[in-house]
Amino acid sequence: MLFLFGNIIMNINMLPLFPSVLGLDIETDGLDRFSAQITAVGLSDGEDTWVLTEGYERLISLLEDPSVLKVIHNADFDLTVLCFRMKVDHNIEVKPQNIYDTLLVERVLNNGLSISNKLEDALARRLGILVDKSLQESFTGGGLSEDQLSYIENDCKHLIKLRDEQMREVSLCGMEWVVDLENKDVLVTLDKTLTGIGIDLEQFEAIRAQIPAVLDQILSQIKDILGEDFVIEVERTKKGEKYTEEIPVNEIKWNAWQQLKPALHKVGVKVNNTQRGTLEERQDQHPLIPLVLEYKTWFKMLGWHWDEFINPITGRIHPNWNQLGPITARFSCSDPNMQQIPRPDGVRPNFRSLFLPLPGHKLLVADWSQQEPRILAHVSQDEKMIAAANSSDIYSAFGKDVWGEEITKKDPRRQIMKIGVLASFYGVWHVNLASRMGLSEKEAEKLQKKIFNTYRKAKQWGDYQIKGVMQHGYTQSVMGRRIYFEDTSPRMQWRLKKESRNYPIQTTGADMAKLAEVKIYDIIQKKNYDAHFIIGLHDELVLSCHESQAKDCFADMKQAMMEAGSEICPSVQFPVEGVVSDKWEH
DNA sequence: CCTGACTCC
DNA sequence: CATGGGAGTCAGG
Repeated sequence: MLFLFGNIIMNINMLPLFPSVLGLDIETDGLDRFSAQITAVGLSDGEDTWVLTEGYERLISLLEDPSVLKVIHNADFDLTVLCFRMKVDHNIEVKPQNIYDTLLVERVLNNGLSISNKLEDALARRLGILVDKSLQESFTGGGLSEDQLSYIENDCKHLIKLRDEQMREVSLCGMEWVVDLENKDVLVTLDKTLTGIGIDLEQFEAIRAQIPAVLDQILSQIKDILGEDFVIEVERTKKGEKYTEEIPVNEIKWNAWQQLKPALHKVGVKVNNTQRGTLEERQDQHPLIPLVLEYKTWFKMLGWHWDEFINPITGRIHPNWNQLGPITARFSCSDPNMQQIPRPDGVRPNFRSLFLPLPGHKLLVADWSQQEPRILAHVSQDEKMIAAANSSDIYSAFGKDVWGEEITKKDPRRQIMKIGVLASFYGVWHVNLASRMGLSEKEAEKLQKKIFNTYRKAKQWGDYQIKGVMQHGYTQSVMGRRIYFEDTSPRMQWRLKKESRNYPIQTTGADMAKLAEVKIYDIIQKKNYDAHFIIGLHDELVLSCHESQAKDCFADMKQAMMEAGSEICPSVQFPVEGVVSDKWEH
């Protein structure tokens, strides 16, 4: 046996009464959380290490014990595998409690810095421990070699000390609240992952089936306009040699900018890019343009294949939620990305309505109204903007402040405020704002000045942000979550100016969403609701709840979101809107 | 494997 | 000097 760092004990019966803190790490035969099998679980109190190679259900009481802190590096992986195996192999629903994730904390501490947060690098950096990665072997075989045992020990033995070192820095940075929030939110992320999302497969296939006919119809209209003999010349390179290829009209791929650009050029429309906005501005210049826009829209839908993500065991989609994806600490999502499912627009089929709650459940959908401008009002402490944020309609109030007249909800100037105010404070150039607001460049410039004059203190706040970054090297959320800037050299100043205004707002929004999630999760446990998290969309939360409890749970959910808002930004109210429905709408 | 374009907030 | 920020996915080349 190896006694490098203490005893490795194979017999679970020798595990004493659980200490108050344990490092935990699992080894699997694969990296896909929903098909991986567990080959070993390591537990360590920092001295001795226990290794299990079977009977993992004996860990359930430990995982669920709120008095034992489980320290895990990337808890999402370990907990998802453990919980999913328990559910599938033993039909037991495990609800882990009291988790500390050293990876999340490492990310919080190094946010914005190009530092590796991998366990081996964190151990080397914080504890001076060099782990011999040559010990890493595949865990697909039967028994465990001594090298493998030593490897498992390495991965869990130092977790407690690593946490101690991390917490020292956390306390120096005043980020206890943020770290606590992230560690609590691990359980919400786990809930989202394990619950997954249902999809109406029949309906999805029905929608897909109608797309080719729509595309064919558009293509024939294009051919009618351009004529059978229309040809484009496309520059190509083959083995370093340039040559021109002729593509006839019925072989042109209209979704490819490399072909669309020369085609537009040939009919006399010159564009720098083939983006939707660019083409929309020139709709009238040639009848080809609206057809191409329609073609792009429908062709894009062919690439959406969410059905391929359905888990064969659960029949549901289990996306990958990244709790610290963006630098601003929002969630990101992949495989598939549930945060980019198109909103219904009356033109495309309603893709959101394909996604379903659990059987017998309703979807609870709620979001904060105008979250970001309200946060801006709070962080800038601009009295006028705070008053607007606390009025019944923030954009009408903006209009009244700027133009000195009552603005109704139907007044077109309300829409201008909706587009213009936040964008202006984030640093959008008036020229780029003009078309979006439906104004000339001069009008936009005048309006922007008027906005800045109306909310002087907010403007000052924006102008001051870059100075703070230059002084401290970081910006932060209201709750003290930091975003570091490594490069503050002169060539970065322009970028810094924009980021230093945007980041504090966005990252405060992320704090708010995570706080609300944790509050709602606690209520669900306390009131024993049959409810689960499904989706987090930055300022929108989606839950699945049994229909018998949906109304009550929804009321609690909205209340928790409102409270989270005013706890973080006390000078502003945060109204929440939403619906209880069979479909994902709102 | 990168870029442009498109989807979301 | 260039001219809001943050993501992921797809097709083309």
